[in-house]
Amino acid sequence: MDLKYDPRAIEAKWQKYWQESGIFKVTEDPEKEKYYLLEMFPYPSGKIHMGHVRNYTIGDVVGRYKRMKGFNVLHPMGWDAFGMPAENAAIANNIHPASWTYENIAYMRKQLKQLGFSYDWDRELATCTPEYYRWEQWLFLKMYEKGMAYRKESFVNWCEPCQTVLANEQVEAGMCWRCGKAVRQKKLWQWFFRITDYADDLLLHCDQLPGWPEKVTTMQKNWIGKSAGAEIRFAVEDSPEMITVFTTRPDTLFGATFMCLAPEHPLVTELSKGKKEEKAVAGFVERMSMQDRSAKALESYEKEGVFTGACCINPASGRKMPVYTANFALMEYGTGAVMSVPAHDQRDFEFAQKYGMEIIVVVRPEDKDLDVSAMTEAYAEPGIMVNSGQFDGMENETAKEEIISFLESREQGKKTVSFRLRDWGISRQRYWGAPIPVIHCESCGIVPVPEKDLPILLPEDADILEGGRSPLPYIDYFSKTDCPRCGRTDARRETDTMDTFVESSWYFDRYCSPGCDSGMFDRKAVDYWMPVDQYIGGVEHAILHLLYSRYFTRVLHDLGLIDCKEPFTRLLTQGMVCKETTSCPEHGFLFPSQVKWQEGNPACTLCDSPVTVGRVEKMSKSKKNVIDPNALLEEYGADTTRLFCLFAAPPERDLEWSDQGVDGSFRFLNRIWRLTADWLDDIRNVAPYNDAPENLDDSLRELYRKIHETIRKVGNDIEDRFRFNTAISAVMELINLMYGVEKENKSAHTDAVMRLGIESAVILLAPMVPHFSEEIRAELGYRESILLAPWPEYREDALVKDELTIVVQVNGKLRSRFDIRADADEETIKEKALADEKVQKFIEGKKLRKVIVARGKLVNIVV
RNA sequence: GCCUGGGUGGCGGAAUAGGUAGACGCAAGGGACUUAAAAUCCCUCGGGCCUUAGUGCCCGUACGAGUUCAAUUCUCGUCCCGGGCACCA
Repeated sequence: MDLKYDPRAIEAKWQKYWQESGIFKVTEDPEKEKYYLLEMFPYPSGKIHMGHVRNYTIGDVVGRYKRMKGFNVLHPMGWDAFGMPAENAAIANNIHPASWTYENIAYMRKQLKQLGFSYDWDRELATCTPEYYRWEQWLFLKMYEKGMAYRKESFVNWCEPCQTVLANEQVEAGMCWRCGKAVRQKKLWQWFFRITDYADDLLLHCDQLPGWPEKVTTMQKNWIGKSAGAEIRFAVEDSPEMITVFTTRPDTLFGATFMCLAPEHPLVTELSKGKKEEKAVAGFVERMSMQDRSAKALESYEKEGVFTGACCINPASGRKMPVYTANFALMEYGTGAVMSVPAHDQRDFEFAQKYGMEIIVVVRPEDKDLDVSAMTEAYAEPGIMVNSGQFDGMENETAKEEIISFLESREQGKKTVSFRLRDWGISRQRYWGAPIPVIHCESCGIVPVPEKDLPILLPEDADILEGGRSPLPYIDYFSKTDCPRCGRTDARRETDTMDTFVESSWYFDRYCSPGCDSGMFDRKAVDYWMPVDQYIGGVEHAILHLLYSRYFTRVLHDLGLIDCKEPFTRLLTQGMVCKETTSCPEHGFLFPSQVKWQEGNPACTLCDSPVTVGRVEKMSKSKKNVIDPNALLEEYGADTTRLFCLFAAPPERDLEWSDQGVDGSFRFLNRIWRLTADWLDDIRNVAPYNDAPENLDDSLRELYRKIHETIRKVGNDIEDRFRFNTAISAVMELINLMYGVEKENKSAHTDAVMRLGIESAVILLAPMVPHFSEEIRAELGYRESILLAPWPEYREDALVKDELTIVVQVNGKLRSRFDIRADADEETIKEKALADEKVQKFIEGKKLRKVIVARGKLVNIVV
C-alpha cells in the first residue's frame, strides 16, 4: 500500500472502473424494491458551482446508501437546457444559443463525472432536443383538446425602444436593463394552463405529503390561498351596469361606503366616459400602466385612487357609494373590484381618511361601542353587529351566513370561494424555448398542429435579433404555413415558445424511459419507477417548480397516462452555500484568489490596499465570494470536496465555506489512510472479528462496542435524518479511538477487531467518499466493488454495557456521579445516590422532599 | 405588511424521548519527533471566583417571564438576522 494518499490517481481509476463496469445502469426489476432518487437538474450555465456540488453530493450519498441497502436505485441526471441565459450569452458573445448550451453541457458533464456521482448516464436528457420537446408539444395538444390550455389577454413588460418583452429580472427600477428606458405594461394574447382547476386538489393534498418539509407545504398552501366569502353585485346609478365584488367579509356590507376598481377594470373607462372626471381617470390609468406590478414594488407605492364620476348602490343599506379606481385593487384577484369598508379594514380606513370618505361602524367589540370620531385604526376583530338593520345584535360570524342568504334570496349575491392562485401563463415571446404547436388561420382561427406533424422544430439556423427580440416571427419558413384544416396558404404559425417550467414539470417521468419514441414515456417504466421517492433541491423552488410539477402529474393522471398523482414522496430542501465577501476600496469585490495575507492582514493583490472582510453571504458571481470546484478537485480531489460539503453543516441549513475546514476534511482521510497502512500487514490475512464480546479484554471490548455503536449511528443518521455531519463525526470518533490501540500490547483478538474497525469505518464512509473507500477496501483484499458490499449491521450484544454512569443532581444541579451495574434497580441506584459523599454535603440536615430516578441516567434529589 | 426559517464557545456545529450543555472539526496555545522546517503524534482550550487550585463554587444556549424535580429543548412576550412574496379585499 502506498504510504501517501493520492486522490488524483485513485479517483480517476475508480471513475473509469464504474463507467466501464456499467454498475450504475439500472432497469426495471420487479424482484427488487425500487428507489427513485432525484436531484433537481441544472441549467447548463457554463460550469458547476458549489451549490450544485452540495446538492448532488447529498443526493449521491443517499443513492449509494440505498443501493448498498439492496434497493434498485434510479439516479438520473440531465439538463434544463432552454432559457434566457443562452440568449443573453448569444448576444454578448455572438454565439448561437444552441452551441453555447451544448458546449456547457459537455463541460459540466465532465465535471460531474470528476465528482464521482453515481448517475445512470444512459438516461441523460437535455430538454432542448426535439426528442424531448416533441412530447411536450404532444401534451400541449392533449391539454388544448381538454380545454386545459387556452388563450387570453394579459400584460407583459414591454420596452418600446428595444421592441421586446422583458422578464421581471430584466426590469431594473422600472427601466429596461438594456437601454435604460421606461418599461410599460402591454396587453398581449397569451397561452395559459388552467392550473386553477386543480387548486382545491393541490391544496388538499398539501396535508398528505408527510415527507415534505412543513415549511414548503405551508408556503404552497399560502400561495394557493383559498378563502371563503361571497360575490356581491352592486347596481351602478343611472346605468344598466353591475359591479361584482368578492369579499371575505359579507358581514360588513352595511359598512361599505365606497367602491374601488382595479385600474385595468373594464368599467373604469366606461363609467367615467363623458364625465368631467374622464380625463383625470384616463391619466391615472395610464400612469398605473407604467408601474411595476410586482408585489414588492406595489408594497412601496402609496395607496391612491381617483373618483370615476359614478356611484353604485349598496344592496343592503341602499346607500350611494362613490366608485373609485385605486392602485391597490388587483384585476387578478377576485373580480378586480373591492367593496371598501373603512371601519373594518385598515387599508380602506387609510384610504377613507385620505379622501374624506364616510366611515360607518357595523361590528363592535362585545364589551363596548366604537366611536367613529375616536377611531385611529380599523376594527378587524370579531364582534356584534350594529347599524345593520335586521342583523343587529348577531355575532358577526353568524351574520356572514345570514347576509349571504339575504343576498341570495334577492339574487344580489352568492356564497363563493376565491383562490389567490392564478392560471399559469406559459407564453414566452422568446426564441430559445419549445415552440407552441398551434397555427393561426384567418378562416379557422386557432388550429392545433396535427399530431403527425410533430415535432415543430425550433429553427436552429436563426440568430437572436437586436434588443433580444425573438427571430421566430421573421423566419418565413417557420412562421408562414398552410392551415391544416382549410388549406389556406397564408396561415401563421404561433411564434411564442413555452415557459421553461413546462420542461421541468415532467422530466422526472421522462427519465424512466428517456429514449422512448412512441410517447412521453413508456407506461410500464413510469409505473414501476414513479413517484420519485426522494427529491432534493434548493428551497428557491419551494413554490413554482414544485407546484407546477404536482399540477402536471395530475393532468397526466387524468389523461390516463400515469398512475400516481403526487410526483415527489419525500422532499429535502438544502440550504445555500455561503462565504464571506472581500472587497478593496479601489477594485470593489475581490475573488478569494485576489486576496493575499500581509503581516496577518488581508490585502488586495492588485493594489496592496487593505481588504475589508464583509458579511457571510450566498456565493454569487456578482459578489465574487465564490469557490471554483475545479480548483478543489485539483488540490484535494472529489472525496475531500464531498466530505467537507457534508460535514460542515446539516443539509437543510446554509453552509459556510471554510478553506481550513476543507483542509481538515483532507487530514481526516489521510488519517484513515495512515492507520490502514500502519496496520495492513497485521490485518491483511485476518478475518474481521465477529464473535461475542465476552471473549475480549476490556479495552478491546470497548473498541468493539464503539465499532457497533458507530455502525448504528451512521445508519440512523443517514436513513432517518440525513445528518451526514454527525455521521462523519461518529466515524471520526471511531478512528480517534483506534489511533490509541498500541501494537506492543496486542492480545489474541487485537488484529481481528482492528480489521473490523477499519473495514467498518471505510464501508460507512463509502457513500460519502466512494473512491477512497473503494481503494482501501481493495487494499484489504476485496476484489468486488464496495458498492456490492451489503451495508453493515450492528450486533446488539456488542452494545451491551455492564456498568452505567449515573449522574446525581441536588435541586437540579449536578453534584456527583458514580458507576453502577447496568441491571441495578431503581431503589439501589437511589440508595447509592443518597449515600454518596459529595451528595451528603448538600443534603445534610435538610429535609428530603423528592427523589427522581431517570432511566439509567440520572438521579435528582430535591431538598 | 404577510408568509417562512434561524440566534449555542474565537469559528462551523453537537445534544435523536424535557435528564451530564459544548460531541466532532477548525482556529489558537503548549509539548514530542527533527540539525531545522513541513508533515505527523500527544495535551490544553466557554466566562468568572478562590490564603483549600479542587472529585471546588458561581454564571452561561439572543433577551424577559412562565410550566417542571429538571428547559438549548415546551408555552407566552420582546429584540436581532436570513429567505420568499402576486396589497389575499
